[in-house]
Amino acid sequence: MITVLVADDQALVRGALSTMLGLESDIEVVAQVGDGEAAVEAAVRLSPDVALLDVQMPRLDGLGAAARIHAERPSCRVIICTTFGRPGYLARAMASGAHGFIVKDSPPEQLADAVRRVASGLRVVDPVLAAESLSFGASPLTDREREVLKAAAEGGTIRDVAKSLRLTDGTVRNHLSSAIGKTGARTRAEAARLAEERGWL
Amino acid sequence: MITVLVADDQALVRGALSTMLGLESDIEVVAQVGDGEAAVEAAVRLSPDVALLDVQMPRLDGLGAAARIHAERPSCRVIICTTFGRPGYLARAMASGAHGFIVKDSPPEQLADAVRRVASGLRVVDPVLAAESLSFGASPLTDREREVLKAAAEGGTIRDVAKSLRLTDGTVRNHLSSAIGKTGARTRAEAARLAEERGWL
DNA sequence: CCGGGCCCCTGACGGATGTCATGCCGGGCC
DNA sequence: GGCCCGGCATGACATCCGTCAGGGGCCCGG
Repeated sequence: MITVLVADDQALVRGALSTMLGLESDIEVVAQVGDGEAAVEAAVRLSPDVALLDVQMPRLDGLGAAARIHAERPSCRVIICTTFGRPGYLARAMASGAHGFIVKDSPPEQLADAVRRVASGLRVVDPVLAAESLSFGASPLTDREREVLKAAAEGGTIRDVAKSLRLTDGTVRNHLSSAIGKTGARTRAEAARLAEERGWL
Repeated sequence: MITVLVADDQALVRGALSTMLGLESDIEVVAQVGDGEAAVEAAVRLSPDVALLDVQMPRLDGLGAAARIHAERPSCRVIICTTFGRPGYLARAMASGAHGFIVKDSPPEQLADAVRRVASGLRVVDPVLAAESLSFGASPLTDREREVLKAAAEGGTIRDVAKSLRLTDGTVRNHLSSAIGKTGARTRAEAARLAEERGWL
């Protein structure tokens, strides 16, 4: 019997996935949680065979939770399951010690299958995404550029960003200019959108 | 026996919701589709009692599909089920003839319940969302302003927007300025974000 | 028919933004 | 130590943007 922890912030989806997995004769869902902190806590306490984590969750996201679970309960294998196939997510998930990565677009049968494969030690990765990930490569953005771009994505003015990061007006403009160049965009809004799509934020 | 059509673009979620609904003794899922056009076609052909539609779908979104189903198969009651509780969505859904509106955050039991209530002629609306919807009110944006703002949300320059809508530079700036004023924002990026959050796009 | 709302355009102004050149500092690396 | 890279900053310059004050055209309701 494979024990599974399901973490997703949307109660309806969380329940539906759990129900579906529970119907499999060799799988048992031992916990359902709605955020990353709770996922880590439950993984440590219950030590399930597999943790199925959504990326978008309150308090601590799936990527961060994967890293902490990997560190505190290495026996628990992690599958990241997300809505968006951002290439950058895949890279970060793997770097966090995840064993599987699937998108919510996949056929339903694939989920139980992925759980079984991962439980047996194999790695499961969406092939389309893997290719995209390689084609885009790692983020060319520097740490500071990422921070600045993230802050600018809110839509505020340069001065707002500068104030929130304790930087000078001009410095923010420099970082943004650099980020715009690296993403191939022409405005900071477009740069933010592109970086987001590629999972660079 | 209540017959249900499930439409959601994410195969995994679609399958999971269908499985969960199918476990109810008085509910039968008669079709699963992945986009709005297919939903309309299936609703007309199979004439289910209830259609459960996600908002975000390719080709035709859930709101548009609701309107067409309501027009072509008035006997089929529609529930809009969405990830985001945008106040504007609720208003548009109701205007499209939907009978129910729930967010994917709701507890799982509520789904089957909503299906039964709607099938029996009642209306089901998330109370939190209803309040928000009333507090924000209808979109103050004019048709053109909405178009311009939507185009500007891509992140391009003013000239890009002007070109794509066959307008003058200055006209676009005027519309944007007006939209910025009405949303209470300070840049077009922020205006786009706020309008999006409120379901005004 | 006249007012008012929306759409489209023009022109101008001040401030915001993107780019570039340049400099200083600190950390890793040969 | 010398070197390169990244972060931070300054200053200057050419645009771009947001705002305002107009004006003309259209359609609808009073």
